[in-house]
Amino acid sequence: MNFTTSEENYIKCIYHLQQETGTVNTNSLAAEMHTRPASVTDMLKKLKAKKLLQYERYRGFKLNEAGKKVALEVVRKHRLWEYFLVEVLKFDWDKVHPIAEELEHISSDELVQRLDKFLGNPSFDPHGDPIPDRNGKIPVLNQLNLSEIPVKKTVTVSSVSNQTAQMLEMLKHYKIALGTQLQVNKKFAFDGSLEIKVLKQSPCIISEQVAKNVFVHYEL
Amino acid sequence: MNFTTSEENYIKCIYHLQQETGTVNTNSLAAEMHTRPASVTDMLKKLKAKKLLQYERYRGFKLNEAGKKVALEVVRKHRLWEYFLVEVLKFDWDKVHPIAEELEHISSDELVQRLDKFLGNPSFDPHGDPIPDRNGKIPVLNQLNLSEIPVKKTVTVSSVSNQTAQMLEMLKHYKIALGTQLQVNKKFAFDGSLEIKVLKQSPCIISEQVAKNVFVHYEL
DNA sequence: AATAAAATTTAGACAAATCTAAAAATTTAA
DNA sequence: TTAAATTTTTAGATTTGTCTAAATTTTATT
Repeated sequence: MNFTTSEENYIKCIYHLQQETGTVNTNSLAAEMHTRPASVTDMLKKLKAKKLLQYERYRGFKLNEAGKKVALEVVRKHRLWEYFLVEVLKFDWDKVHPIAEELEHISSDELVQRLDKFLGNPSFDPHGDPIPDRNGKIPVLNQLNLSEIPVKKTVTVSSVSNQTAQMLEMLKHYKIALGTQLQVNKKFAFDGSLEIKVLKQSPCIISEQVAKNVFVHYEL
Repeated sequence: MNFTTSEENYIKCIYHLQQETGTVNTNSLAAEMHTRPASVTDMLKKLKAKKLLQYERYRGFKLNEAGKKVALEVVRKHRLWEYFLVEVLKFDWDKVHPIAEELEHISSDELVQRLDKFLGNPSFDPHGDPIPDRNGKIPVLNQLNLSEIPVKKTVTVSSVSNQTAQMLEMLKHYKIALGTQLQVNKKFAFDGSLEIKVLKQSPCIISEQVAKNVFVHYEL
């Protein structure tokens, strides 16, 4: 089945809302889509006709399995393109969202497969969000503090708890950003400092104080 | 100014037609666009309102300078994406057109600039068609027979006159395809054979008979 | 339980892009 | 140069996605 750009955008939006709330209502979807409740009702009828929704008049609604499958394909494309834009074309990670919003609607399945392969089948996008695989399986994010991970395990930076300018300056110096892949080479018991190896960089030492503020994840 | 996908498709199509015939008429544009003459008239009104056309009722029409600029931007995007699909994602060159038809409408200028840079500012797409630069300048195609080009000049294969299965098998063996870049290392006067160096391949020898059927181009 | 408030849907309209059928302008050709 | 053929345009409809305003249903409150 084929879907319009508008349908795909609604489906994706419903998907994200129902992840948080289980069931979605017309007003919140309208707010999220920057449109009017009446427009939402119109689109819901179309999506119900295409059998993508559990939906009853005046009650809430959510995607059924078919709808979730479509949503995951769009999310997959969005995040793969974001990865491409940042890792290949060297965009700043905070500039890529609107472009990926357009690219995610390109329809070729083979394009997605080849892009995925070219990028090395990445599991997380530059914002740290998981990229569903071609079957719609979402890699589980196992978030840990950098000071706790085993040595030699390749992990991806997913969040930073201390977002002061001083901390960000430090992370920039170490070339650590959201999505950066790194390993811990050694842990020094004396002061809790770590020798880490950032992908494509030389190893360096960071203090326990820094490590405590960096959270990372890896696939199970 | 912004343009819809539909407007861009009409503009591109008018551009290609007027390259051949100087001026374009409603019926031929309708045929080329797989649509009806009445639909063409409707769109022409819009394009005239946006001051992209020289157009008078019942007379022919053509793009003015502003219209040509838009056309060249779309052509540039189309051909850069085709290059990307073939050279980076390893699509067969005969499969990329419909995908590039979608990608060419992605609007970000920065995306095009970065893509162009990433690809190494290519001058010709995988079909041998010239890629306009960011100012709309089209590289001049200087087509010559492979047997006639100076040694050590990097050239791009643009056409093959003998398209028999035997010839294509041979070219495939040598890893020569449309768009392949190569140099002639030596010319042997004895039998007219050539030692050529295909980009990323080891040098090899081809007969004068093969060379006579391969046409190449390079920028002036 | 009755009423007020909030959420949702219906009804009717509009813009973009398309279509068919018919009218108008232009070109061709007898 | 007038009639026929061709080309182009207009008129009016259709589809998709959107909107506003009003009506309806559900939920909350007194």
